[in-house]
Amino acid sequence: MSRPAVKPARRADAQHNAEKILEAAVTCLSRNPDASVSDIAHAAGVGRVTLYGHFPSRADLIEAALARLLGQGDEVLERLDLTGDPREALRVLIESSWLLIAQASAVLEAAQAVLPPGRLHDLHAKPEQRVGDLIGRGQAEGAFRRDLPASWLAGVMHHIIKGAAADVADGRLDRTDAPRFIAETVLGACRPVDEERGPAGH
Amino acid sequence: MSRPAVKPARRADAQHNAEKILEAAVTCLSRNPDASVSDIAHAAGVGRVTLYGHFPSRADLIEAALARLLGQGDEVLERLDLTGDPREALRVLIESSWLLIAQASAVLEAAQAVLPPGRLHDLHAKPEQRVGDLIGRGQAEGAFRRDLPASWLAGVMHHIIKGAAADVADGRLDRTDAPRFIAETVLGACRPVDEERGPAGH
DNA sequence: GACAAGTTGAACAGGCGTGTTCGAGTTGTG
DNA sequence: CACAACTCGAACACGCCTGTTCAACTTGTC
Repeated sequence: MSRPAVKPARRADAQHNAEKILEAAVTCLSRNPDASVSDIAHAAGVGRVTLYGHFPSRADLIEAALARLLGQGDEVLERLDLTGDPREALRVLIESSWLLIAQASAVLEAAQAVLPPGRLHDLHAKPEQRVGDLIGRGQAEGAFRRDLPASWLAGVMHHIIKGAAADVADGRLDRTDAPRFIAETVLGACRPVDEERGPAGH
Repeated sequence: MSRPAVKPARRADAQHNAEKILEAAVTCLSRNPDASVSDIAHAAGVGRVTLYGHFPSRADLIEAALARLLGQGDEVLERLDLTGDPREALRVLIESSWLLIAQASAVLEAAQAVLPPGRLHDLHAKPEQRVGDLIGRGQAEGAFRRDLPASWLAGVMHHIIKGAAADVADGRLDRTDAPRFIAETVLGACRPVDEERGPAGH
């Protein structure tokens, strides 16, 4: 290999700016999925033209931000041990990545408006799968209720996380309370129901 | 009273069109909170100018649509008997008005962008109160868990309903399954936790 | 049937967001 | 130091949305 890699020799400064822009995009789009390019550039402390220098279009920027976020999420989930008690595993999962999930959901919503649906599915299929698998295992082991599909329960978790993040953003919920509330509620929703609640358990 | 009422003698035709517009606004804004006036007018089978003839501005239209929706909701809740077992009452409430709540939430989201925050609170304070009271009573009677605030549980219900509506709209959930899934999940989330799960019940 | 009420499309002005170009200035890097 | 990489603001064209006016047309109502 004469060339060790495709190295356009990007200046360190530029690299740093690109990072700042992506971070700003995540925070802005989390607050408002319709945030304009000007907003994001301003939040990143960067001129609008500079932003376009790094990302050809708003759609590309959103896709990059989403990919970065999902990458981080996958990384976090990767080093988590989800093989123990499903209840405990789900609690750990929620408490360690609820914020990431909330941000990803928000950016995903923004992406939905500008990216082809197929492209979206490809990006967040992997992390989605991980959650689905965990809940499915919990059902199989009897730790979670079986009268509702795992996909529905996974969706419920997402909706609650998203809602909690919105509550935090609007000041209706304390940020430090959020993870406990979410985990407690989701686990409650997944708990099995004892149909026969008479004195004689089978 | 010489004049029986302030009767501008609106033509029956116009009245009917105004209704069509409001209905179209609800369906359009439910699908996309950023729906344009053109979209709504077209969905109502009406010219854009006609719409402006009925509602001075987009904001007024949204406010009218929201008010109509909340009025319907309040009406439904009014004739419901919510005094019995809180669990049963909550199930009845959900199954009879989940769609209305979902639509109202969507329109409310649209309204959030164009209406002053105070005006919003006034409009949906009453129905909100009803749900909060029911959950609070359930907690007091020991039917619902007390380790989470009633306002949080009410919010969770909203988030799940909203999410379920989105799932239905996107084809991820069968419309006929929705009410059962929602009620079952919300009731599960509200169920009290038995901290001491040893063999010796109290 | 006659008249007013209502509807309609075309066309306009103003605002906002997206991408693009340009020229000048700044700063990292060899 | 010197050059290329990078940044920046101004300004432009384009498209979409809002709200308004106007002149013709249709339709309800008395």
